[in-house]
Amino acid sequence: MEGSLETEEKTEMPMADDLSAPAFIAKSLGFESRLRILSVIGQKSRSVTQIVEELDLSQPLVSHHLKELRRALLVSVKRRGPFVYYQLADKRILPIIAQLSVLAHDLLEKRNGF
Amino acid sequence: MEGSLETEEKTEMPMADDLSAPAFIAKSLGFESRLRILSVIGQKSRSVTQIVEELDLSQPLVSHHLKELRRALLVSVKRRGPFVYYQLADKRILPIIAQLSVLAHDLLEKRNGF
DNA sequence: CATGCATATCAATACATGTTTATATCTAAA
DNA sequence: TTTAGATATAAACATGTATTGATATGCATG
Repeated sequence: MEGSLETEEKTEMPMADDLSAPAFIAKSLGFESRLRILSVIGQKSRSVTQIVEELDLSQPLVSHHLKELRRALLVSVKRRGPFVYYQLADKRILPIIAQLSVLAHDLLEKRNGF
Repeated sequence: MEGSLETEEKTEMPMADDLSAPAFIAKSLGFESRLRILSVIGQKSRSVTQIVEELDLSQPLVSHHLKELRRALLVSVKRRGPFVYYQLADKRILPIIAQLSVLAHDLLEKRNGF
């Protein structure tokens, strides 16, 4: 038995690959603020206020972005006193973002005739 | 000469500066249809109609997604007769998507207590 | 140049979601 | 239990954009 969700298809599509999950993650990465948040908490966990101060965004806005990143399972939370610390749920997101950065840089370079 | 397409473990973030470009790319990746388009043309270039038939989406919708992927510099175009063939502008996007897929799978697995 | 096919664009709609402002909830401590 | 700070949520608003349907543009062929 396959231990995943209830996706049981018997079509003959060569790529029965379900790309909805990676699409959801990519969508949650599609904002500079969120990439910066991930970059900030990538080194060590930070409280919401620390993130707010570092990124110069409003506190509700940071909370909202954190909520979305949590929905995408990219960050995890632990409470310590009155503070809520956010950290990466999986460090592998960092090299992925780094590769996106390199690729973006190269694509722009190529377009501008480097 | 230094084409390392491998998955790195430790990445000294070369990105902390401007994350708007990778965010833009991530945003353009944030739809299952587009990931499927990239997956389809990743092997060899395809015409719009071929993509339409393979994905079962309307032709204007596919054209729209292709336009967005072109805006993100992820695909390139070449005309041959009445056909317009789309291909990946850079193959490196494929392993990035693959890593996103693996990560998404693992995150879901972990959340469900595997 | 007229016809048919391939693709792109346009107008309209619907929906998702980012952002702000205000307020609520939670926690620790006095 | 009251107070103050930290964080989350709600309501309102704005914006972006995916999707559809209709139509236009481009290209080959007869």
